[in-house]
Amino acid sequence: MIDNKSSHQCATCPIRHKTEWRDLSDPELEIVEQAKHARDYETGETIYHQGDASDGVYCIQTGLVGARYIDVDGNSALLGLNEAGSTVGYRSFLSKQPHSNSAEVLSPSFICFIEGAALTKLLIASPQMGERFLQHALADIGKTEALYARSLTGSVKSKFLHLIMVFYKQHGYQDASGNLTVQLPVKRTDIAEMIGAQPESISRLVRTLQNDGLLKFEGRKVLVTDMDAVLFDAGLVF
Amino acid sequence: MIDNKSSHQCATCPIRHKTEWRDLSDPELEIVEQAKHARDYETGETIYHQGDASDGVYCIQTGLVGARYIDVDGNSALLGLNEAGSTVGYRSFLSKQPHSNSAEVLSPSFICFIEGAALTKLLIASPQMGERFLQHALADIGKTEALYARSLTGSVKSKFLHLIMVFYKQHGYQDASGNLTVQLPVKRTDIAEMIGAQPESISRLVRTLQNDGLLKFEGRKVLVTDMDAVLFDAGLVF
DNA sequence: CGTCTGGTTGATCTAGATCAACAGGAGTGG
DNA sequence: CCACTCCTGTTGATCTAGATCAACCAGACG
Repeated sequence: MIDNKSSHQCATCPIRHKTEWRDLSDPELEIVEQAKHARDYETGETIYHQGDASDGVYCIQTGLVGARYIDVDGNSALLGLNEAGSTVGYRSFLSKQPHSNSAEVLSPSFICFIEGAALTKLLIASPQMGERFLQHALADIGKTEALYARSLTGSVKSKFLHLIMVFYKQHGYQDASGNLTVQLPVKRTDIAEMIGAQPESISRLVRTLQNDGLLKFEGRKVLVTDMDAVLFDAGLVF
Repeated sequence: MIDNKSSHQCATCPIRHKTEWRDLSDPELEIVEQAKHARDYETGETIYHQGDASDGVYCIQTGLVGARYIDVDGNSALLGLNEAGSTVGYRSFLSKQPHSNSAEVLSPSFICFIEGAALTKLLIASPQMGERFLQHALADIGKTEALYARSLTGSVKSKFLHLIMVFYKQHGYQDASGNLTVQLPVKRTDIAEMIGAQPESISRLVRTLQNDGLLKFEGRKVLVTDMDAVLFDAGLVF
């Protein structure tokens, strides 16, 4: 593990205000600093594997990390994405259970590992940090539950459109000509794995959505040409 | 709300050792006692509705409670079941968000409501109780995530068999003639809603499973006639 | 009794999976 | 620079799990 902690300091970390460490005091932060191992990850690397024991948590500085679950038959599902500012692997650490899924780097990332021993110390010292983790867990249940409900009742079309709207809420913008635009953060096959479909189905769906005038696809860029119809078909409005 | 607290005391509650209040001191328990409103619920009653604000938590003494989610199109999904000893509604209370699903009584139940104000007090006084809630939340993420992954990749058959094995693990027994037996805790339509299928599909599936000699159905009673095949088709072994 | 609820069955339809081929980069290596 | 392969995505032909629509049945129950 390449440790380049010298170049990155928690105290000056630009995304610290989004993290679980946001309300630590300076001396407490120094504990994190000492227990921190930062390094670059390339696309395709796995941070930890399903079934592994946890020995700390990972704080994403930049990049994109996916949670992938593989069942006994080898079926793979992409359960969610985590971006800069998000802490991953906290659940196994706090529950002392093996990781229930793998954390896979989906785009070049810079990630800090924080040793478990330091966390244990801080959890005692800082109730606010514990509260942050609790709130993180509660939010994660909500997200997963909503996805689960949708997966039980929704069609591939509605799940796909919903996913696009999630991306849109996070990263949507208006381009030079005023079009509502999103950049899809992951490749088509990963999108398929996020909604429990085959890549071929996504391909065909993309074509019909384009023919029906809801969206326009240019590689990973998506123009929303009929927002009302998209929201309706995504099951977001009645 | 019929309050019959006199008949039930937390101090002597037989399922307290399973609950979040298990390691409260006597004076702390008295705070729960004072803030407690217990009553009987009939099948079909709703304890709280999706979208409602939370004002406390519900501790199930006896009976069965389902978490039901209904989307904007009116599609209903049954996200999970909670039995005696389980606390429901804690998530909304802790996150101060509206309930994301409804709690529906699925069989005659006796349930204690505990006022939020008391909980807030206790969370400050008893870090152990906070830890219990944290662990509860972490366990719930794990369960929901596993269900979500399965719903993305599995067939109706595998989800149905898996659900039966879950029931079997909780309540399975050997009957007089030594058959592996489970009692399904909910009706067919609810099973359908738990796996995202139509009741008709379950009906047909039941017949083929019986023909194939995996299971035998007698109303809500299920005899497991070929455990290996069931485990395999449920995706629980390779 | 009639009415309701929960469950079954049949006929048909369709969304989406599966199998198979192919095409356009992007690297890589000679 | 070309040839090669890998990777991602697309398209076509076909198949099937499961939905949908509709009728029906048995027990519970006021």
